[in-house]
Amino acid sequence: MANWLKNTIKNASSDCVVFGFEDFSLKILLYKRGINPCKGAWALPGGFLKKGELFEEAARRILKATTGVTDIYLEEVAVFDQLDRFPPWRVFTVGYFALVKPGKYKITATGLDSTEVRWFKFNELPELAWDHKQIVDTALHKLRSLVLHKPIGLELMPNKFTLPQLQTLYEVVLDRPLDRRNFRKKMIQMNLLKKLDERDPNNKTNAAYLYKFDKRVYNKLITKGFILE
Amino acid sequence: MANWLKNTIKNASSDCVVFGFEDFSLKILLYKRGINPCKGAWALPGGFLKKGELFEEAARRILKATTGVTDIYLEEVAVFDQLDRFPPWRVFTVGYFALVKPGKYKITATGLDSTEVRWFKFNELPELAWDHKQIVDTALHKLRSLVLHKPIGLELMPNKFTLPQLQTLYEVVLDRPLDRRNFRKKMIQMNLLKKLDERDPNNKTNAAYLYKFDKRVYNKLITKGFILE
DNA sequence: ACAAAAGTGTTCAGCGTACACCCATGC
DNA sequence: GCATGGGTGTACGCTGAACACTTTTGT
Repeated sequence: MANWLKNTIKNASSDCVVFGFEDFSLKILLYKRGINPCKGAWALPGGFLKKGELFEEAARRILKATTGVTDIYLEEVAVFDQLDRFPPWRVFTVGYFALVKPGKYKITATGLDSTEVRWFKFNELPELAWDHKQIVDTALHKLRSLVLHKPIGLELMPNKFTLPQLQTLYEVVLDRPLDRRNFRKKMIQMNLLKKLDERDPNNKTNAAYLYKFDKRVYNKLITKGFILE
Repeated sequence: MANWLKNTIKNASSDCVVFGFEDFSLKILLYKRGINPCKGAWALPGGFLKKGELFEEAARRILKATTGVTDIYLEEVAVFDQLDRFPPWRVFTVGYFALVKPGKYKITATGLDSTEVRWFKFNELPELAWDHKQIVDTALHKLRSLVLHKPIGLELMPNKFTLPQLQTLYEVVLDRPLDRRNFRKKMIQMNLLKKLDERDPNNKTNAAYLYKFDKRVYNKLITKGFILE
């Protein structure tokens, strides 16, 4: 412990709510703690800041260690600083939410004292350590309001995807069904998508067309925003 | 200095961007530092956390000291943690933005080592200490996006106000003119306002009617949000 | 009577919303 | 041939946007 503390700021940490989209559901990355405190409990990937490291840098370091992804979408959620959130002593944490693309990452446990790292459906989470449930809830809330005003699929979908897939993402995040035709119309009229000549090879019956995001438009909408309904 | 540190967390602070609306302009509260570091420079009201104090509590303590207001609208803006932001040593700060109502506050310098506290027009700010300009810019950005989705006048306008006054607030925040008739229509059809039988006693020619906010509707719109244009 | 500010109503276009049918494929 | 999922177009209503004239009062 003494050695561990040497290069560490012991009252400041970053925690990441990592969202991924797989098997038609929205998932969150958790790890099982291998050491005390809270050994055996599931927790968000996170950790103390090193000296000379920014909160966001710490978050990226942790994400690289857990997912292997270096260029990742990251946004600050909020500060969490309840006095008793980390009982051994007082620690402020900055919560981030991150979006990662399936296929682009591979989960490891490098850099975390952990016995296991895996995805959970966002609505079937286990009990979480400390105040991590609260961080997840805040991040989910932010994701839901984000999705209505900015495009988000680029960070979560594979490079080529079908419109029904994208719609499912939106339905899962918003937790309600959307009208197929209106969803298509909206996406297409924003010029957000480029239709490819390929079709979904996975699907059996009537294969859906694949699309890519038009990154130019995508980035413009990220800064400018839009209104989905 | 030794005594000052005893009850203080020396690497964590809160800083407040206090917005007020007066003389038809949006203003920000600054104080002139009375001691080093940065003696003589203008800065945002802020300070180190005391032990056992939350970031938001520190912000409220500082606001009470500077404005005398206890129930104040306060929202987290972001964490600012550049390594060199506070040259003597490393300090993270949580930026807040606050909205206060003219007439409800009185400026003091209690609790700040200051020679002067006063309002500046938001677009005529002096040079600011440290990274406070960046905090102001981020807060302004947040205010501008807030105003499009939530009602904000309640915290900034006097209890009774005219529609042209409210419109001016919106125009100043958004930095562009709005159509008088459409603005009225929008505000009225949201049931946000209660028309009074009084007229603006200050105005000379054709006095405008005074309004109050319907707090029930106001609070509902705060949580539910709306879309201004 | 003229200038300054406040109040009011209408028209148009675009978009969000609801909704039904045909097509392709695998079993 | 039937079930499953994908693709497409239309009609209506609301609301955001543009816009001009009248009323009041102080000078």
